[in-house]
Amino acid sequence: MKHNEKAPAGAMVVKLEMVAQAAGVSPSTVSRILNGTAVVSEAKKQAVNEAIAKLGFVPNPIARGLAGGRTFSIGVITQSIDSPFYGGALRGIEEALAPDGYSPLFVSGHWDAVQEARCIDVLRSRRVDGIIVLTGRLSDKVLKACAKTLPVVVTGRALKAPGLFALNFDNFQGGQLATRHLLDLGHRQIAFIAGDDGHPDATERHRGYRAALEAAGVAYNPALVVSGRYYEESGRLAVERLLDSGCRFTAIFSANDQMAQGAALGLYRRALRVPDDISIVGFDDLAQSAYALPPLSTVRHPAVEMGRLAATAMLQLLRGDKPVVEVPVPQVIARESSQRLR
Amino acid sequence: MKHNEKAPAGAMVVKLEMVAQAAGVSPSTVSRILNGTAVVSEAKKQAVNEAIAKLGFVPNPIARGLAGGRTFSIGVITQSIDSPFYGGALRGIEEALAPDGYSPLFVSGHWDAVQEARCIDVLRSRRVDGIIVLTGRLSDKVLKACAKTLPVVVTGRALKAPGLFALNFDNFQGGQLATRHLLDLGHRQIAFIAGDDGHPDATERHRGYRAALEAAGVAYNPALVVSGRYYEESGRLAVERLLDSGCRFTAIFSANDQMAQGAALGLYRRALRVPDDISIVGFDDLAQSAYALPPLSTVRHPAVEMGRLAATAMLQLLRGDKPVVEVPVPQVIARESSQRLR
DNA sequence: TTGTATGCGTTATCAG
DNA sequence: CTGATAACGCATACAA
Repeated sequence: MKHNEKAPAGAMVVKLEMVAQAAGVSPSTVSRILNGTAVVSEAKKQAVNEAIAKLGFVPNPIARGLAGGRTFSIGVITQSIDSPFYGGALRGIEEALAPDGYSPLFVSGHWDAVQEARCIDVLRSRRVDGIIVLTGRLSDKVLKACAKTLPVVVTGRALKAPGLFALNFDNFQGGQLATRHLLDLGHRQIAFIAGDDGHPDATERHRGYRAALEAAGVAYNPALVVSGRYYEESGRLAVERLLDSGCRFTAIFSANDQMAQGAALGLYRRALRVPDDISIVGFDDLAQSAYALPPLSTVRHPAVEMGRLAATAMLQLLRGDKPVVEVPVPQVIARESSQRLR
Repeated sequence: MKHNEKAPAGAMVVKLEMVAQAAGVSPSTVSRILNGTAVVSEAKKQAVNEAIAKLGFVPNPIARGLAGGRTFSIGVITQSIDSPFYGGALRGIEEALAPDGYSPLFVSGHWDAVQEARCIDVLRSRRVDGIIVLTGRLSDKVLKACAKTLPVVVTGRALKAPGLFALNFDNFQGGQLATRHLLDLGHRQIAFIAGDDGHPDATERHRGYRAALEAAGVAYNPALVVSGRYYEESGRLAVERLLDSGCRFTAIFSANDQMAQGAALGLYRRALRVPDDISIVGFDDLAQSAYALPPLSTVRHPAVEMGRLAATAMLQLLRGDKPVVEVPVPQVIARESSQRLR
């Protein structure tokens, strides 16, 4: 059965014009009331609102988009729609956008600048009112160019440009805190599983690790640094390389929780116990990390909150305001995967 | 800075009309070629395609939606945009829709029939061409009514109606398989952490558990069945209740991986070891479950694949075809959280 | 303050 | 096979 027929008469869609007729005013007046575009007499406003309620009128965003150039939808470029970390951010965005009548349009860039650029095209063709970019690999240049046409909010980098707002989490400090936590527990030989160098946040966490080490008078040892790709498996592989290298270490700081979990499995495979033999600290504080065995010590990176803030900033940009948001600061959550060196 | 100005001249958007002019044909002809609505001479087709390529023309879905009544977007009602299980399904949907030029529009129902109904309104007002409902709490009646206006694909239930296609995973068999796996390992006292009774899939898994037990001549013991709400924490709580009840059991079958992970933590807190003291089998095979400690035995429920199938079915419905899809069968993935009873 | 007329970018319906 | 022309549902100059 095809679905190309118009809706059945019973489910007839009410249009603005019908509201106007029912209220005894012109369509433009109805439109004005809907958008608050101009002052309308209280009497007509009432009549129109009643008509809207009675007829159950819902403005057609499609027509609205064509006519007014606004679609009340915000494009969101995430990297993978099923990422445990970014998933939280998507939820935050969804929550913050809803009260204002905006809908998010999620597209996945898969950590690939080319695909991300294609995402921008898709979003642009769908006439979104703004774009939120969750980290990713797009160059600052592309982002700035994009911001010339549409308001843009981007996370995971520091950047300043007209029409663009960057929401940056302090990954450097986060890296420092995690490392210092291990240092405070008496560890001196701390390995680091780095994220992909393509990520600015990954390099920042790395910098933080190094800075904390040096501040404590511990030499930075490149042999203790291996890089992964932010997935569990790469954490497992990293640990194997570390172990095979013969370098001694008593603790691991992993640039994200997923790799930390993979690292834990790698250790388990070599009959090494966490935290008795090796302490581990992750980064992100995924929901699942509290249920890891042992529960994972980590740096809290509030994804939902970040998403909410990004959306709020976008709403402010749309209103023509300069966004003012307070980015949460990193905080270490000490659970059971890290313990004092014995 | 506001963004209401038209795009700068440089980034001028090419419209269908311009393509027509460049190719020396009428707009209708271009439209026909784009949509394959009618037969067009090969010569003009070439000219038009060249013009499209040269100008980099991209049809405007908004205008398309207004004029043709189709928006090339498919509404997807998921329960929580950051669910580890449904996330995979979203990815599958995204992947399967893309080649045909459709975009998914994700909205979250939060396991609440009222919110889900509101989602339908939002999607309808955005004029989606069809709706995919991932399980949820909507009544069959509402779904059927919805299918009268729009093609609907729903997962997690068996249902037949015109314009509607139900994609049901065999949860009953899955429950059976998991239980039989434990039975085969010699376990006889098998506890079951059930999912919320509101979920049809949860009750099916429960039925499967019971059927497998009885088929093996093991009496179904209600005292060994506790229910959770599909989240980690409820799994932990369930295990505590089980332990506190004093009932003996040597294995646990959890209705999903998330609760299994919570249960594992609960056991850990009581100094019980998995699998040495208690075996655990989950359900879903989340990506993270392969990295749990110990790696979790579970029933594979291929989320990505299910999403892909749902989207494919939707595409077929849209084409006017009767969907034919082969739903994957459950399969137990034996890892290390389950072992032979000693 | 309000109504009229026009346009947004396509598709669909007509003639030809 | 192809080209005019009229919708699609709403917002917005412009006029009143």
